[in-house]
Amino acid sequence: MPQVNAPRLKAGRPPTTSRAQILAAARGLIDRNGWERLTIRKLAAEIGVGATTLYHHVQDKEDLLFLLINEYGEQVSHPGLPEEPQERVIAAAATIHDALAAWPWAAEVLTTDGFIARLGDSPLGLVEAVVAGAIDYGCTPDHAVYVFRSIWYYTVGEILVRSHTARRGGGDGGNHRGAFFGNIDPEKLPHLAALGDRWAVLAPRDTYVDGLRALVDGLLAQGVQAES
Amino acid sequence: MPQVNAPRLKAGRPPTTSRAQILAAARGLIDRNGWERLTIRKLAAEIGVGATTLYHHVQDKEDLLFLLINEYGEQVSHPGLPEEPQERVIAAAATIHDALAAWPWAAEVLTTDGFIARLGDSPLGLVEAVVAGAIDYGCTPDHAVYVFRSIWYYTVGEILVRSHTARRGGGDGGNHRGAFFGNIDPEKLPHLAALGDRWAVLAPRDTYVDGLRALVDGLLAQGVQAES
DNA sequence: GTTAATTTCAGAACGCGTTCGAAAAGTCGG
DNA sequence: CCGACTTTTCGAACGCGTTCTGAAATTAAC
Repeated sequence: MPQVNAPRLKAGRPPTTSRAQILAAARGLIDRNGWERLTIRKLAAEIGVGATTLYHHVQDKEDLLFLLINEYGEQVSHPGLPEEPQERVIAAAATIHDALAAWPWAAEVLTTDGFIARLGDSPLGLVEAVVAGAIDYGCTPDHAVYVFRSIWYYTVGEILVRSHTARRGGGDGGNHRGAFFGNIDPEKLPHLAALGDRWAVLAPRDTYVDGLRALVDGLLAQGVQAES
Repeated sequence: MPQVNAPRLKAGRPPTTSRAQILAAARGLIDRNGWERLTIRKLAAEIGVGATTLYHHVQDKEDLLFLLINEYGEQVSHPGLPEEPQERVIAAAATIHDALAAWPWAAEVLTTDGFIARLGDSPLGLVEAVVAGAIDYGCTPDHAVYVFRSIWYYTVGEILVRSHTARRGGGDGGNHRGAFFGNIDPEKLPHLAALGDRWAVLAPRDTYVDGLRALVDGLLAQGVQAES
């Protein structure tokens, strides 16, 4: 249980390592090698301490990753969002999308256990904007949860497909399993086979926003309809 | 590279283990202990062979899990789906939802790398139905991908939130991080704080279907609009 | 100045997924 | 019957995240 800003009440062995130092080193390693290759042991070696030392400054590896994500989230600027509720939802979601697209590994981490509960105030500010927009539009609180959840997974899914494609495409160039729908029998599943090429296509941002708009339109309309 | 149905051309040491045997034992362990506690070593011990033996019948652990999912997917019955495109999309998605709800760990596995590409023909049949419905409705192929992707993540997200809540609620009863939005400052993020209770609520199936219908309505309309 | 309390550090070890290399156990051509 | 050949099995080992235990280094109390 590391104290973040404890004013040093009693005493103890003076620390040679700080959480900020760990996070900085982790950021460096991730930028250099990718986040899949970040290991606790290598991170400790990079700083020059034993591996177990890190566990006095960070709860576990997942905690470390979420600290990094929150740091990043604080740098994401929220420009003035539109007043009109529906447009505010769309703008906030698109901002989340752009932030995740710029740092795709954050999206991969965020799909794991407990994902959103670990985000701090700053990243959650955009989530707040989405929910607030839905409620201002007239949705019930219950439905606002669905609005956000649907938007969230739509957005994260977009990023995941994109980064997965980039990795598989750049790595081994497609293994024998075939990328996505590569090995589908066109006679059994004609539509999916026809979609094989398009599935992993890197969608331009505009396409994402178009889909998002459709999604928001439908969800918000359903929300107020349920109220009346 | 294990041969699934090789008619025994040459020769070799006769196998004491079969892939079916491994899958059956894995199913038993998962049913008993949950899929998080399934390890290769314990699985091998259950069968009575060395751990490395399994790697001659299965590519790796993820492969094993996908084999199980495909086995399960083959048991999911597709009742006659409606002819009308929009209703067909909704019915197919709801069938996917129900199957995943009955076996939530499949949803957790499916969110990992490469998820859908590893599904076999039978589970993909429902995906085919979703895409076919969208195309019959008049969507462009490009848009049909978005229709499915959005539905997919909406559905999987639903299941994930549900199973995560069940696990955290049943396990340690909520740790100091707070379940989901428990520790949010109501002054900074009022709407999210108000949603704290509702977030992790187990949504009844009807609520899911309502949200799904809204989503499909919006997405399909957007798809044909883009065409004209 | 000595002792107790407290905090940080790190070596050893555990179980995990996975790989390597060698041994075992069959079939086949001669 | 006998050496190639092939396939399966398995012990040893690697790196991983993480925990345990104890040593090191400081301040507080007497």
